[in-house]
Amino acid sequence: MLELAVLGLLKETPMSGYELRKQLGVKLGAFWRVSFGSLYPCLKRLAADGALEVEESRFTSRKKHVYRLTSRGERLFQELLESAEVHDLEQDRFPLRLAFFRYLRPETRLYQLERRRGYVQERLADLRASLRAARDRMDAYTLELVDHGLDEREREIAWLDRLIAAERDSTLRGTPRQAPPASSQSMKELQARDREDPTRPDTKVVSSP
Amino acid sequence: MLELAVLGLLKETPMSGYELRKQLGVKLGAFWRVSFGSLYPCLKRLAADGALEVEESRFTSRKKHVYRLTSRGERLFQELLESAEVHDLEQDRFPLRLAFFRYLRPETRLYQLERRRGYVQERLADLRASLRAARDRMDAYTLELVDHGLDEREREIAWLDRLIAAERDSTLRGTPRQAPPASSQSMKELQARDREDPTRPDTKVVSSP
DNA sequence: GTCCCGATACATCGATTCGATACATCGGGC
DNA sequence: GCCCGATGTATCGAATCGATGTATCGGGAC
Repeated sequence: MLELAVLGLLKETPMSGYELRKQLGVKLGAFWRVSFGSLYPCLKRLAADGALEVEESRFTSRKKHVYRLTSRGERLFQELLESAEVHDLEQDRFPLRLAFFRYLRPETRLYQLERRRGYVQERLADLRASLRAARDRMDAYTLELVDHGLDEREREIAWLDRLIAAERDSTLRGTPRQAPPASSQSMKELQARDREDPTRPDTKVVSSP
Repeated sequence: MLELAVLGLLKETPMSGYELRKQLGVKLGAFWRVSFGSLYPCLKRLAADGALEVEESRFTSRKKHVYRLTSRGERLFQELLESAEVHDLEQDRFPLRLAFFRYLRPETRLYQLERRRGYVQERLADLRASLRAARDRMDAYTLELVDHGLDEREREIAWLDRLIAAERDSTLRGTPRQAPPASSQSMKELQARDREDPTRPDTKVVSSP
């Protein structure tokens, strides 16, 4: 969903297609690459739908189309962000959603994190199944691949679990119906985390300084 | 590169499009998904190029196109497998290549592993750069995302390093010019690995029950 | 000064892939 | 006997990819 990325970035700052791509590279360069071949048609589409306004900038001498989000675009952005179809959870799409997570209501965040967790779990199950079915018929490289994939997915689930726990915690704080004013560690955990290996659920926790 | 996958699977066993997709799901289901919308055109393409032969099977009562690799297809497969363009190293394409790694010459394997390592290292550098540039302007979720990505990539590099080391070792064995008959641990390491967490270079190993 | 390079900027092209869907037939269970 | 789910082939429009073309601007080389 390129549209989501475009709307999300333009929501923060109006800019040109070229600049948009650069910013996208900065924000998600390690997860996502966009080509002009998709970006420009997408901008046109969104502009035609009334989600974006174009302004021919002459501040610089060079011609330049500065795109700005309309209120319609704002609504569209929220809709897209809210939706959690199967495809939106796939490997390269989820990082994009996470990058705009702060615009979602906490309970929606929680829901999407759990959906993603379910998805990763399914892929994990795929791997386990293929191991069970054909471990001995696999060559060394395939085995390494599966093995590494297993590890990667287990780690992602552990990571998601941390996010979910923190989210749940702060959701409680956010809606203090009968919330005990107990642990206020939640969002701080998300904000000022220390760069240490997270405690993996199925791993013995050894020390905590 | 769907073609590579198709050729690689058909090299081992001739089959129909439907079955092909299933096998692909078994082998790489957790990394790759193919739709019939891409598979059937691809099969036609390859058949038109003379890389595949079609046989209308009537062994089963149901109509069925069984595709078989020709020698031309064999050559095409090797060519595709040998190439290591930038795109072939990207996130979802590399697992596919690894699945057919055994068909490559050891030195080509080594070369491709190193290219992949370089690629991942670049993505890692992207992440580190964006951290340096904007760590304080990032919201908690983006930070988590980057952080997790950092960890994931570091682990992949460690994993690749293990594969490279094993490969190098067995390459030496494979071409015993003046090879000292020392450590013969190489391919055994790849074949009969124990399911344990590999020692990560920059992480202290704490316990092993 | 001017010449060339690299960054900025917009655009399009063909090929490929995606995702959905349609439409058959077969085997087996109930 | 009838329906369900697996097996099979096929196509459609839309989205995306990757390459490429074109032009302008700023700035350093000489």
